[in-house]
Amino acid sequence: MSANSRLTIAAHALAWIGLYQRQGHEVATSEQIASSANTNPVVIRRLLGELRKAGLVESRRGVGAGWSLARELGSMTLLDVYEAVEAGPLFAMHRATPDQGCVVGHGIQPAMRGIYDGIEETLRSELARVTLEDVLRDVLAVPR
Amino acid sequence: MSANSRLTIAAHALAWIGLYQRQGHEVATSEQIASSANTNPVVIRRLLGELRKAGLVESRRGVGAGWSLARELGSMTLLDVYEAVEAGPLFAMHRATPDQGCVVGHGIQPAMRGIYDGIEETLRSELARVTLEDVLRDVLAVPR
DNA sequence: GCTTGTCGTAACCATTAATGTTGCGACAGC
DNA sequence: GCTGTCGCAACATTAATGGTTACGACAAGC
Repeated sequence: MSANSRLTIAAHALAWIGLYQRQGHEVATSEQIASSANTNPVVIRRLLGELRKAGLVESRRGVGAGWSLARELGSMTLLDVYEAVEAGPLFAMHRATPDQGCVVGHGIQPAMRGIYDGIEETLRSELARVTLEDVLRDVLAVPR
Repeated sequence: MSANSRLTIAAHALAWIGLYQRQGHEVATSEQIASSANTNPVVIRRLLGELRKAGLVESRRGVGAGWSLARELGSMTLLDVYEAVEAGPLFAMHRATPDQGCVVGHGIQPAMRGIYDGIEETLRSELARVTLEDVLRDVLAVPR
């Protein structure tokens, strides 16, 4: 599967902002988060932009600008983040339409779609069981 | 998520071979399967080669060559196929190691790995619940 | 109103994975 | 030998992701 770290980086950013705010700061900058995640600030801004569209974070501009949480970490789940940053379905269908004159070619897509839908629903409910509060707790529980 | 149709195409090929054999034929050619899936025979041969390594299909060479099932469709699950054709983990970690001097950077990977492992285990058990026999039945149940 | 720091976003490049395509040797049955 | 098909290498194409640079927009503070 394509090495897709978007969910990981988004969770990292949210945990970072959450912890930083608990330490008394108002906003976190993309520069700071990028430094922690060892990537480029623009990558962080792009990701956080998608989280902002989903209502998970807010941003300020101007001097003293930066990012803050729009909700408590405990009210955000990995499913919220997943839906904000991941585009398509987990499993794709054929690129080109299969031969509709063939019984298998005709029936395979509806059949697989039904199966995949059920599996993705299970995946969603698993993601929905984990809050970002859980993530931050696990992060802080890792021994140094 | 990267549009990855390998599992779909592999299931298509297995269902096709299974049905073809039930119609009294010994082996199916990559050319026939490719025609049904609307792709290139080499793509099918590559995929079936991975399924052969996993012990799901067999191939013959020479005149009258082609592919046949190594086991009953009812004894193969989507998990068998998934493990045969999908390489890496569902969710990837950071490309570059996060800043180990930062609390979040240090703890994020162990934390996410624990969460992801649980989710992937659930995904596996869902895939294991569906046999290729189920897939073929669903395919044939689609109205024309 | 000028300066400053940060976001917002576009543009481009690099890397990687998946897929498609061609070519040709290997093999086995006739 | 001749034929049809696999096995496999090599290369091209496409798409997604991520990294980088650049620059305008914005708002706070002076």
